[in-house]
Amino acid sequence: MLQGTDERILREHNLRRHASNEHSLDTRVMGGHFNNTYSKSEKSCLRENLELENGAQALGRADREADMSGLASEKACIELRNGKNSALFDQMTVQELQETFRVMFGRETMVEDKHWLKRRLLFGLENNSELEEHLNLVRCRTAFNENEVKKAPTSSCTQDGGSLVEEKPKGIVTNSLATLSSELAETGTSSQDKGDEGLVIIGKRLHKPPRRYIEESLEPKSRSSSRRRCATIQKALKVKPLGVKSPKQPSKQPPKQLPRKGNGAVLSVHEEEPFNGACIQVPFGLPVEEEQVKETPSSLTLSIVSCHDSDNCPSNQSTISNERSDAECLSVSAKLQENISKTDREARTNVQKGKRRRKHHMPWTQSEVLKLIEGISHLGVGRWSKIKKLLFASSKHRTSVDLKDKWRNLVKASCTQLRKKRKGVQGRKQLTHQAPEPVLRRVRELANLYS
DNA sequence: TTTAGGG
DNA sequence: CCCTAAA
Repeated sequence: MLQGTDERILREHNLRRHASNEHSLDTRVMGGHFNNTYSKSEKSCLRENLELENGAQALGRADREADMSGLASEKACIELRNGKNSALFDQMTVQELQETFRVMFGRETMVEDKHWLKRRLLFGLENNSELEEHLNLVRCRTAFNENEVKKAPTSSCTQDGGSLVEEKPKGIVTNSLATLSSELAETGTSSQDKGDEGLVIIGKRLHKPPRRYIEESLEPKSRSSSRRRCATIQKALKVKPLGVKSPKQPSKQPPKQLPRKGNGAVLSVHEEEPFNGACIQVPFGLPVEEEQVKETPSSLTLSIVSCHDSDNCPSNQSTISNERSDAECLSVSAKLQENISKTDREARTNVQKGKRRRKHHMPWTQSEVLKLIEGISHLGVGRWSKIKKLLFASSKHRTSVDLKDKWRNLVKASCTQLRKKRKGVQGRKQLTHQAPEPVLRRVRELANLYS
């Protein structure tokens, strides 16, 4: 086998040289040398050197690999080797077997059943090549120990193993052969796709899927956001993998991609702009949600407390204490209105497709109003950004402009209320969650103060 | 970017 | 709330 391989390699080598058209003559001469004059190990060495000279080492390997993977004798070779290895395993001690197991599978095993170990190792051997070197070492040792040098040369496949041990001192040869054999075993592995052994899976996972993984993880987003807006999530799940699926590795990628796709689809759905005709009702991916996320997780039933606290606590600067009870009283209604406003927003989403919609409609809660007033009383009217930073840092949906607008509305409301009071008109008490009297009074004070 | 003011 | 001009 090795001889055949060598010759093939040499032929190939010559071809390559021919192709390069530079050293063809001199190669032929060398080729002759190879077959006649040099021992195998020397051949290997020379070959390696030659390739190094040419700077075609990598290319050569690849070629060899490709070449060998096509050989029908490959499998036979492996089987032969396995048969021999089986015998070898029989000779090995449990500890040696365990050590071999560790090398092969990358983990320790406590199993002391020789039979089991042997089976595992043989199985793994079909798929693994790294072990070859280790095995050769063991083999060598065994041979030395028991003075049975017979076994090594019997199988043609093991010759490289033998030479490996023999010529360890010569670095290049060792390397090249090791690589060669491992490459060989690798090609064998990939061609016979045994799916259920951890080793194989690990090998593939480490190498192929990631690339795919990355590519796919990037693609579906853009695609789904552009086209498949109206697809249901299930559709997205079903259709896409079929579309992108590549014939290679049929068994491995779908399980990975499915959940991936699912996520991608879901995500993209959420990230899409809601007003381009989505069939899925899309909640706003807006600041509002962030606030909701903060409030809801604890519990909805705690709405009174949580609503209030979530307004005030995040910004620890809140110094409002006097009118807190009022705030708590109103927080329930505020909560209700938040819900209403949510449906309101969704309605807008569907209705105002073309227009620029409102970012949100978050009614001001009592506590927010109080915070605003507090801030104004401290910092003065017009320092909206400052107030925002100090007291509304946690509520992303309130911009400094919002504060300003709210203040303006408050002032307006306070004036209106004052007028009505003077006129003695009490009507329309509960039109909206009108700010309570003390609040409006304070607003007036501040408005007068800073006007 | 922030503020002020109209819509 | 949105939009925009002005600073």
